[in-house]
Amino acid sequence: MNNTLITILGPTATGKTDFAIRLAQKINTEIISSDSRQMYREMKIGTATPGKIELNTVPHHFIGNLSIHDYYNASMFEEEVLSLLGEFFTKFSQVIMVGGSGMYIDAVCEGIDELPVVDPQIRMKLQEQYKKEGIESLRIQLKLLDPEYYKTVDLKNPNRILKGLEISIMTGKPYSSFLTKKKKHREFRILKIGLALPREILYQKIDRRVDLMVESGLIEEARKLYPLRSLNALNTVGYKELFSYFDGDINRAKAIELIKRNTRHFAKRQITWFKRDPKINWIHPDEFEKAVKICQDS
RNA sequence: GGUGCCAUAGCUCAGUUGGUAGAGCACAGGACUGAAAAUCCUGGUGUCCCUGGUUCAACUCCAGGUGGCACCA
Repeated sequence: MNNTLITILGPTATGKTDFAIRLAQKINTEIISSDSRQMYREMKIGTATPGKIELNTVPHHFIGNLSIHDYYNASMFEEEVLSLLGEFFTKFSQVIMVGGSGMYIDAVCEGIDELPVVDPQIRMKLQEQYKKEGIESLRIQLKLLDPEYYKTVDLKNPNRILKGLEISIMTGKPYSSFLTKKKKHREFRILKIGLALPREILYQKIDRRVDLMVESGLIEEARKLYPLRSLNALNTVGYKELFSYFDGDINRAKAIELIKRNTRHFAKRQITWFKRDPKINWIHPDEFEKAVKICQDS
């Protein structure tokens, strides 16, 4: 069993895309994207999706494979990637996965518990309840339906409480009874390479990239999606700020400034997520040869 | 040149009837098993412009200086 999934990760704007393409060419393999937003074909500019030239250089998977109208989650990603890897490992001994969506990466590498798909009706009802009656009403209900989960959940985070309630109501069993917290065994080895930059440099790169996105037509892209703004996929940095601009709440310059700031916040959250994974081999994006060596030694 | 106002955190500003100071944003740290580029939690980071004076004690009061703004010449 020498098959290896090489996972390239790190915060946004560190140059993961180019790095992965170079590496894929070097070791002659294909690329799986682990980016939860580059999957949406309508959101190319704002998510820094690789362009045609890049996609033609090395075959990519999970890029533009979804519409913003589609429902998708980390568990579905786990399943699809595993199935694809089963096929790939008959052709390649090493496959590259690249992206910055921590939970999606973990779902593939460590697995995620099986949960039933939630009926959209139940979700909508609960969201109505949250809007009308506030978070306290959700807490009371959760304490009743899943006292176990109630003890450990962040009671200030509506999304977490809503998730627990959705599953508990849907199945008639407490949400916590589905959680095993057990890591799943994989039939391949996993090698994690993290790209890291000093904070100051990272922030400069983010600012520059946002300006580039605007030059490449981000505003026009967002304008087209504006009527669909309520879709979850569009609750994304780079789009939500422009929607506020279209609403007339802020001006164009302010929107661009906010995109930069919110991208910085996003990068920080990614860094925090990755920090707790001791298996990541951190390198500077310029240290390509070091990565090659890590791959050969593995 | 004269008069007036201002000078406090990275920024915008509050405040202390004299006991070394606090908001928003920025920024930093963290949580996170299904919509995750989402959602949520925590933290003040300071030569209070400078130099003297008064005082047990000055960021606060007084004088001078420096810088900024406004008005008058």
